Amino acid sequence: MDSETAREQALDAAEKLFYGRGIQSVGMDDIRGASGVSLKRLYQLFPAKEQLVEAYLERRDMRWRGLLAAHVERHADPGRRILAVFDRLEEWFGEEDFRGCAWINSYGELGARSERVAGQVRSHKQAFRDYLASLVTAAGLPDALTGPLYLLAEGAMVTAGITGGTRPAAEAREAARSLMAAR
Amino acid sequence: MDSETAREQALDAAEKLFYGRGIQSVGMDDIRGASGVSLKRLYQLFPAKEQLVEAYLERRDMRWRGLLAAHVERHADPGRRILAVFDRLEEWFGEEDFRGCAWINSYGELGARSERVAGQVRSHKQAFRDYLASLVTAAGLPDALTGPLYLLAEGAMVTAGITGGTRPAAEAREAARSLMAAR
DNA sequence: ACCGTAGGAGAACGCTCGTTCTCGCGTCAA
DNA sequence: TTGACGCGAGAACGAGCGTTCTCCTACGGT
Repeated sequence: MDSETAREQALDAAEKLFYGRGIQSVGMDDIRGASGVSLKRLYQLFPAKEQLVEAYLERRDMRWRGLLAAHVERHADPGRRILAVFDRLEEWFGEEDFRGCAWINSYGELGARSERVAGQVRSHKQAFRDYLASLVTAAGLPDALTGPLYLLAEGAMVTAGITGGTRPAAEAREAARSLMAAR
Repeated sequence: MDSETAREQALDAAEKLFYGRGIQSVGMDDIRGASGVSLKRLYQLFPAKEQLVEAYLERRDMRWRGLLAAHVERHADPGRRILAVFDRLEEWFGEEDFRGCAWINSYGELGARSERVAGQVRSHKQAFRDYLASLVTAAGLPDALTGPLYLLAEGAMVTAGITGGTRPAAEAREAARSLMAAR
């Protein structure tokens, strides 16, 4: 097995376990068992657990934002594109293994102790907010709408994580529609 | 020192440390050091760490909801009372040691492993949502407004926790005002 | 004064887990 | 063929921590 595939398999296992059970309750040995990558190899690829955690969050950030953008780009109408963000949340919340927002959860777990993880969470959220802002601008809506839309999305993520179900996404989308109409 | 004060001091220390540094990174010995309550006493009062955690969340839930209600009750106008919820959030976010919502953080840390903690978080959030619903009803506004207002509040909490600052509360309040006016 | 008990300080125990080490095997260059 | 090397399996090491135990002191009732 070459290094590249070992790295991918390690990250696949790490993502599944870290996201599903939390970071601190998953040991390096669990990753080894789930990935088939030996401990020696794991430590060659990621010199410490913290670096595996960072790589997990970074790769997931790329994919998450990519999937969001892909969903939005199916629509041409600028106003519809904003609502498509909430459609994407709804789809995400409905996934079999959905367990809340990985970054919000990681922040609760490690934000107080790992400045690097905290920084990654802030970057991810800032990027999401910036993306929303670009959609608002493209729709010719006032900048001031970005904050409320962002808060609705975050509220939906945290609520769906805690209570389960896709309803928070639908509620957020209707509220977003209402706010957009009010201007 | 009698049992009642020992219990209060233990809970005071637990709250300060659990909230400030996360639950898993605080050991029972840290609680002993910060509270002056011996390990023997601690284990008489709380047979296991998990029970101390539960007591911490429960006592904080009582106080948090009490402070919110006190803030809301300063106002007579039913519509103003809804906005006062966001005023309270703003005040909270501005506190020196604010580090996000204790329940959201705890859920990220322990929600996947402790069903009891997860249940306490769900209860707390449900109680908050119910309270908002009662304010919406009292103001003669449609029930459908409760969900969006709740999501705005949750989004503000999670965002203030991650990025710091009181701005999310102000943004949420303005969005709430706009949603209330749209009906 | 004397004993029984409660409580404090802190050592001790057992387990988990991040990280490293040992050993043995297969591979490939010379 | 041989020897150096890479790698996997898993033992080993060391730290942290939840929980319990030991020992000693103080005090209250007789």
